[in-house]
Amino acid sequence: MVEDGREIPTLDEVARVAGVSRSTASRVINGRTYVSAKAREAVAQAVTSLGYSPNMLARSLAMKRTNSIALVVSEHGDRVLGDPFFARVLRGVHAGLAGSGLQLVLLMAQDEQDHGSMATYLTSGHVDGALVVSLHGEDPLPAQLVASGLPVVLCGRPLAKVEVPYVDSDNFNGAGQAAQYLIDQGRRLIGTIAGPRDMAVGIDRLSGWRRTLSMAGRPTDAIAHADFSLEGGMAAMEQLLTAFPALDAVFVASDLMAIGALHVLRGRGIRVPEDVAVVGFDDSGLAATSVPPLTTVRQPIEELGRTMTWRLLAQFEGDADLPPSVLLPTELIRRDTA
Amino acid sequence: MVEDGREIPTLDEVARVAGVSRSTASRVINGRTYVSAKAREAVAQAVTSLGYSPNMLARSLAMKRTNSIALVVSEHGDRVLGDPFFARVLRGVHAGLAGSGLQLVLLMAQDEQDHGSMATYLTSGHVDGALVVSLHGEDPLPAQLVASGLPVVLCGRPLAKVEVPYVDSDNFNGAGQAAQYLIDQGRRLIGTIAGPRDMAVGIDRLSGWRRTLSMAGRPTDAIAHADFSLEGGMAAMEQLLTAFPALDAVFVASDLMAIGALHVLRGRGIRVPEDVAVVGFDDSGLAATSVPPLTTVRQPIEELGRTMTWRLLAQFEGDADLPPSVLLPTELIRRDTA
DNA sequence: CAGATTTCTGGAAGCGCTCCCAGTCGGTGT
DNA sequence: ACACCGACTGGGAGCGCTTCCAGAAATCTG
Repeated sequence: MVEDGREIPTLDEVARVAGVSRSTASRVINGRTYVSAKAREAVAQAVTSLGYSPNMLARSLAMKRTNSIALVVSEHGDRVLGDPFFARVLRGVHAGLAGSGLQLVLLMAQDEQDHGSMATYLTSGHVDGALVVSLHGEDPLPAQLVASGLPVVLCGRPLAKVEVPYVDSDNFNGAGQAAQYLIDQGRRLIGTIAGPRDMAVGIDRLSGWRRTLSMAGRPTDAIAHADFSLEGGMAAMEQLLTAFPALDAVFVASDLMAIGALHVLRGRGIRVPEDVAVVGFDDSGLAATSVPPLTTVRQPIEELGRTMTWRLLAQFEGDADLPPSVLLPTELIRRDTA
Repeated sequence: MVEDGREIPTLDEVARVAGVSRSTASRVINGRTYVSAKAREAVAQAVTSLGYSPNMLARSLAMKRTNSIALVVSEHGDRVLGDPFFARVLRGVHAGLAGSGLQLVLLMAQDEQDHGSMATYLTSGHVDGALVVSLHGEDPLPAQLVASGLPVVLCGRPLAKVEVPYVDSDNFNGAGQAAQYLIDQGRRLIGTIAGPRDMAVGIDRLSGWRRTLSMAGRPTDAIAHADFSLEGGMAAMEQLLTAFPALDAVFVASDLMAIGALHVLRGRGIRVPEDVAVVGFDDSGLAATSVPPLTTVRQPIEELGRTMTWRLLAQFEGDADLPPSVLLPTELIRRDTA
């Protein structure tokens, strides 16, 4: 590193200039009690005249607390940075951190097997806790971190059987809401385009749909799986239409797939919602601007980030009876497709 | 904080278990020379058996180097997180950091006057350097940071007269390219929808356009300013059309504004590109998908992030003759509007 | 006014690491 | 045999801060 410019003042210098001991200087800087007004004044003076600001590193080392938390994305960074979902979570986290005095360290995998170095970084005292966004199903990272004693909160229900607190949208009941709504609208044969079988969101939304239908005595066999992509949604819709010609409603596990379904429906000259009703999930930007505007289940994504942060901070405080995990309520947004 | 689980092992313990001194243990952990094979082996053993990982805080304190840099956004976080420009810069920075062993700390203003606390954080030894994305014109932060001796690289040419290295797209020549292209296409009266007068991008793109036209002996008075918004672009287009009915080409300083202009043109029944040619700037996602697809000047945004990072790292290395700042070349992307 | 508090203060021991320095030990050269 | 040099090692002094502890000064008891 090049010439660093001026020397940066230390607590010792402040103390010397103020004519007090380092202890006393430290006390006034940290606003502690048992300091005379005179000493307080002198130190304050010295601080401003020297332009002193405490070295956080040293402070952290002494206090064993870093005042920063990590937002960990175990996926490769490039894939996730363009994702609006992630941007909204990040925004929520940022909002949740406001006023806490904590800093956010962003940690994204660089290579595919970067997990080792991430784990090392996280467990070696750099941060006080971690928020983990783990889109992938089988991620060993959360378990590792918890095992090392680092406070961790996950984004989304983990598939693995680990004791890690998480925050998630209430996918189960959200899907239920959608199904119930379709039933209430008098729909007779209600199908679903579900997500992958190996992702918690896919599983939960499917079982929510299934529960509500079967409790209403309806058949629950009109299921097609897809991968949350537009093309996947289209293919699944074709499939469903072929297998169940009488289908008059479909709950689609994501807005993007729902839009794919809409394409197929229009392509076949099937009217929405007259002939087939469509309900999506997410209420992403796409839903409001699609044609026709999509009826969908809104999940509160910013809220998710904010809640994760709150949960982690609460854990720092040592709040006794903290819910192990929290589910955020969803809301059915009525637009034109159902 | 709650019970932290197991005690985390220190270098001292490793040394004790390996039966060597702390110095020796440190040597093998840092892969330094002058260590006997036996000692090396013993320490390696101890490390794995104890699950030791060095405390970065302590290391940083001793070495006066933190191995992390900050990406600073002086704008309020909420405004910037949805911005695809920022996401792409971030992605570039992330890519640029790959393999460097440096961590990224994300710093965004929380309140409006959060600058003070950001400056404090940055100058108090938390990071080795800072990448500052300062969309606002008159931002005092860069100057403060540089004054404190922290290596800094800016994103975008600063308006203020400060000696801070920056990386920017070559807005001046990019706008020139667009203007030249329109001239070459045989356009006679070429206008521009320029950005705000108080933003460097606005100024540079305007003067690039102006330079090229005036060197070709063309008039440079068909100018309308707008604020980079869709609505602003629409209003400016109206204005231009009214003031210069003979206008047959327009260079618009951003894709979003260009799309606004397109709306207006279509609304008036003016054919694009037959009657009026339109060239945008950015090549954001919008450009390719607009109807008709927008001819535009591509600026390499990821590259911008990557270059900022490279510039900062080079500064760490103490590279002697580093360019004070670097301009990234732009490229004209021909589509259907010109 | 002696004695018990209650402020206030500085010394010193850490936090976990790096790195300089003085030293030990074998093996060369003459 | 001597000095000498290179590989190796451990002691110890920091890095800049917090915090415990014991002692000094000021204040309060009856």
